[in-house]
Amino acid sequence: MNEIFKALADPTRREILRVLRERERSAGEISELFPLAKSTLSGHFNVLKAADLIEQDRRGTTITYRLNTSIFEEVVTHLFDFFGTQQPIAQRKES
Amino acid sequence: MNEIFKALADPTRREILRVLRERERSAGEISELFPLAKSTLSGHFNVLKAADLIEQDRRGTTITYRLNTSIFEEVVTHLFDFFGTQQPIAQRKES
DNA sequence: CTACTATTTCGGTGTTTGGCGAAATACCAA
DNA sequence: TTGGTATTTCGCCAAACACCGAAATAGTAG
Repeated sequence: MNEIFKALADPTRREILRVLRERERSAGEISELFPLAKSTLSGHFNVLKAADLIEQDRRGTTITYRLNTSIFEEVVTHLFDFFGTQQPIAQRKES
Repeated sequence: MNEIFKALADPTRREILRVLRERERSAGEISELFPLAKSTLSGHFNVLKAADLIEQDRRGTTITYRLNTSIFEEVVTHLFDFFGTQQPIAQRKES
């Protein structure tokens, strides 16, 4: 859980998650979207992977990353631990 | 929003939030629950305040901190931006 | 095997962060 | 005013972090 929050603390990593939300992408595709060295992004991928926020999938020399949505439940659950709202939460419109 | 995630990234700060969830407490009371210098905790309070996660209230020389639950909605909303689940979230039991 | 492409790992640098104790501030009471 | 208590701010240090370019790895094709 600590690793998840650590991973979410960096704006670049949150942006990577946002980008992967649309569709899965290769490391190279992602790198075109950021003004950062590929090695820097690779480091971010490692952090996100360690937090189990993304999964990877190799095809040939290309590595594709995709969001692990199942972890989402876990984060929300822990947020409840902090805030413990009694009020109904989030009458949310579908996104 | 960045400040919120940064604030949540540290385990001590998350524990402070958990402790404040039960009831509001003074800086001194909180300091008794942690093996850290008061000055260190004061720094954490500042981070949590900057993120608008806690509010403070002075009575005499004693400062009381309390959780700002309204920020919770905001965090959940942004989590949806990352994970964009369509499923209903969290049919949660009251805690 | 070599050559090429995609990506990661390594070694380094500058900045940020979490910790401390000491000094400063804020308040109340005498 | 002085004294006492509660808390914060100030310097400092060490560890962690984000970043880079260069070198290494992993795979495919010839």
